[in-house]
Amino acid sequence: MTPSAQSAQPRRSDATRAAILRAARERFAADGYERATIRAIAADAQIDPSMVMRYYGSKEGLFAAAAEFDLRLPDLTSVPPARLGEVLVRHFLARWEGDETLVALLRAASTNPGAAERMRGIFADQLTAAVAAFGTDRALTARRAGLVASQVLGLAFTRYIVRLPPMVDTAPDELVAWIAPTLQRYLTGTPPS
Amino acid sequence: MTPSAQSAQPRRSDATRAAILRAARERFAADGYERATIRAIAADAQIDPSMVMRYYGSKEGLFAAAAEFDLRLPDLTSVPPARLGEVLVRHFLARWEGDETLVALLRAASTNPGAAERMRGIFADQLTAAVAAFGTDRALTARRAGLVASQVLGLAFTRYIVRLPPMVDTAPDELVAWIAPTLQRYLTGTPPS
DNA sequence: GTCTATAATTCGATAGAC
DNA sequence: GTCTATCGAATTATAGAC
Repeated sequence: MTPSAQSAQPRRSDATRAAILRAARERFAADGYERATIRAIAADAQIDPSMVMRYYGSKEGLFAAAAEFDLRLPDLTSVPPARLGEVLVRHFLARWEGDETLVALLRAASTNPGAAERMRGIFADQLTAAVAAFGTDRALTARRAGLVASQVLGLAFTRYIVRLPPMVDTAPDELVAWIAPTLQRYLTGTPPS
Repeated sequence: MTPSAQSAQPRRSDATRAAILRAARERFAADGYERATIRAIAADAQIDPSMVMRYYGSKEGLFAAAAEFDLRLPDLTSVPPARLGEVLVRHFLARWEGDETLVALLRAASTNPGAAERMRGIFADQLTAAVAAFGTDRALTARRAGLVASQVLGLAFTRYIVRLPPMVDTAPDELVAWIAPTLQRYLTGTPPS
């Protein structure tokens, strides 16, 4: 039995794979899907471009691996009901700032159908599931989640992609103070007639 | 004097130019900047690709001409103060639905720096100017405009780009009812301490 | 004004030596 | 596992005939 004969082959080339993924996320986040080239990603990771193909099969396969993402939403039932909006904005802001994967996904979703599909899945599944914790009307739950997504993605789009000066310059805490009531109403507000 | 010797040369080739711009807007809106090729645009407009270059110089020049846009914001001082949010959402929704130029700009802004710059200009100039009609604090005015942009662009991004099902399926009137209070607060609400 | 032909790049992907 | 060499396709852009 080899020293590393465990279940899922802990190869020593895992470091290379990780370096590729890190470089890929950076490039996809900075340039979008089309402009991010396998050659450039390989150069950033200081490996040969053909290794990227060997490990991930194709550019789409690489993106799929690099864009794996979990929103890590907290259990909303354990949050004081009046602070739902605040907790959610703060969580999303921290998630956007701390992991460029979401920016890569956001930028790629604009032009790449597969990335858009992945984005739909993340928000339809993870966010809708979190919102479904309170409220039984499925259509209404989906609508609430969609509205929350519209504000959260708009925040990300204006702050990280288009970089509108007022949205870039404003401190996170002040953004939270402005936007929290919006999410609070989308989550718990009375639906319009 | 030729029959059409007026001020700004009303050439008969203007029809061709218009057809090119229309096809360009469609392609840029559907595919984004990189995937929209001059060849495909020319094919849509049923002309030779070289004519596009002759008329607009380069792909960037074509995009710059096709992405010319005016939000046509109404004078907000003549709107009942309590209905500001509603008027604004409704106006934006109609503007998005009726003119694919904004979708083209939105999609291209994700990957093309020039398009992002144009987007910044449109929202920083036109929207900020409209918001400046009430309120004298310039920093606060810019922030209000940025927040409005974040929600409006998020609405467009989720509805027209990512196409989140709940945002696509919901009728415009209901979207207005949900989102109007958000814009109302961003425009007229008391700033957080 | 319109079109053909092609230059000059660049990219994703493959084949195969070592 | 890693790298060299290269294919084949697609792109923007240009030159020049008609």
